[in-house]
Amino acid sequence: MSVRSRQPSEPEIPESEEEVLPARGQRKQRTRDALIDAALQLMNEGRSFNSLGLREITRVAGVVPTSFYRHFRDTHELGLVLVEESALTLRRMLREARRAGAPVKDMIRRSVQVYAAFVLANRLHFLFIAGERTGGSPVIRGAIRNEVDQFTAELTQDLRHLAIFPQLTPDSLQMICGLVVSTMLNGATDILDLPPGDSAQLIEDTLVHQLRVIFLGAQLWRDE
Amino acid sequence: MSVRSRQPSEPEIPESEEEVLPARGQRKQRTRDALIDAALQLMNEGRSFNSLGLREITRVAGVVPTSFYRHFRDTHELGLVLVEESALTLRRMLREARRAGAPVKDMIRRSVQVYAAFVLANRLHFLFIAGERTGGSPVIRGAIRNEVDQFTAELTQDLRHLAIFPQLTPDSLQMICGLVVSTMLNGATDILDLPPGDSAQLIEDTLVHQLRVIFLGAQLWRDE
DNA sequence: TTGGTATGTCAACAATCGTTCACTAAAAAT
DNA sequence: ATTTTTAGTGAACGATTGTTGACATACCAA
Repeated sequence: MSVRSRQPSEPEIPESEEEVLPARGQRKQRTRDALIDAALQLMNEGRSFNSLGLREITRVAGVVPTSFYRHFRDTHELGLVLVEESALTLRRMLREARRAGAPVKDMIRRSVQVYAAFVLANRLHFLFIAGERTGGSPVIRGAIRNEVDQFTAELTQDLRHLAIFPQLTPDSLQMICGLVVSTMLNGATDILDLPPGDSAQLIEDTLVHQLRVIFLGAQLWRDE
Repeated sequence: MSVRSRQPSEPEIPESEEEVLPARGQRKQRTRDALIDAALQLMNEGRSFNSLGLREITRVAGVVPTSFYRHFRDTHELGLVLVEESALTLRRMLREARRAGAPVKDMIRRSVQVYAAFVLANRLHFLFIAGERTGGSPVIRGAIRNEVDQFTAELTQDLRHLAIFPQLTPDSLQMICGLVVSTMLNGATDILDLPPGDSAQLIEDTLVHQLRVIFLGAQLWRDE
């Protein structure tokens, strides 16, 4: 939950395994991470980011309110950092999917399964993206839209190289990928709304069905 | 902006034209409407419903904070009323579409045009639905989901009677309608995000393209 | 006309909010 | 060894929050 990627400014020769290499300015990174985690944690309780208070966040992070300003100008800036971080998770998913290659048989079903598992494994990030993608602060919504558009573009490139829809113009392929992505993000909301123990099977089935219809239509599409 | 459908409890014989027919208990309805309008107005400024304060709403409504409790238990309850009211707008749209009949020629394009116009004409309600459908309070989100599901079911019925997809099972048709509805709601977000003067033509084109792909896939779909 | 009901107002409360300033302590740089 | 820098603390501010109770005023029914 609080495991977080460190990005040391100057990675010297690692002496040991953990917590040793860089200066102790890593303490800063730790509380910064605590603040980010606190915000995500609060949203996991069913709150929207916009309604989070600065003091509230620092309280959960276990820091005094004034410490917040050592890391972010205001909660708004924290939100933009959350966008970046969540977008990183999106790209990581795409990278892993790329590494796994394209399963020729039952590709959609497999992809949806992997996706659903990934959403659950990165619950907080998807909760933020899917939740703040609409509503909430216009600036944050815009930032998310940019990241999602970029993600869509990358997905489009991948599909283009796979040559699944050779007859589609780049624009058509892009639009279809946009449809696919928004459908997947809608599915993420549904998955995250599930009671903790429940299976996502039904949602996965729906998602598979919808995506198959889209892909069927895309295969037969002819730009006039 | 503040024109609101009155539903007088006992519409007697109207003596004059306005403000005369029913008891003066209509004053209650007016401030209640003012509160609802105030909330929508604040959300139109880019705020999410969850972040609205009770005092804030009453201030915009031009009432003292304590008056709020004469109409709603808390802001949460106001939210549920907003869901009802917005859902009414949804149904109104469907009813009008039904009355207009199904244009056989270029049906998707025409529908999208009408839809885009309807979204702009009912900006606040669509802003609420599209914005609070994800994120925000779980209860409100659940209520919206119910209304949207019901809307989807009605749309499914309509399409079934039109017999556009005679080969689809009811379940398949429902799933496809779900895909259509969420695609349309996504489009609503895009339309509402447009700068005031801009044309929605580009978004409409994208929407038409996506829906055509979906319908193309749906026509050729065969349940195994 | 009288009395009850209900809508809106006013004053006040404890709590929380975001933000400031001065200060401590420890790491980094000199 | 000394200075500088900086992450975190603590106290305090004015403002705003949700909620309460008592009060006024106008409506409705008797």
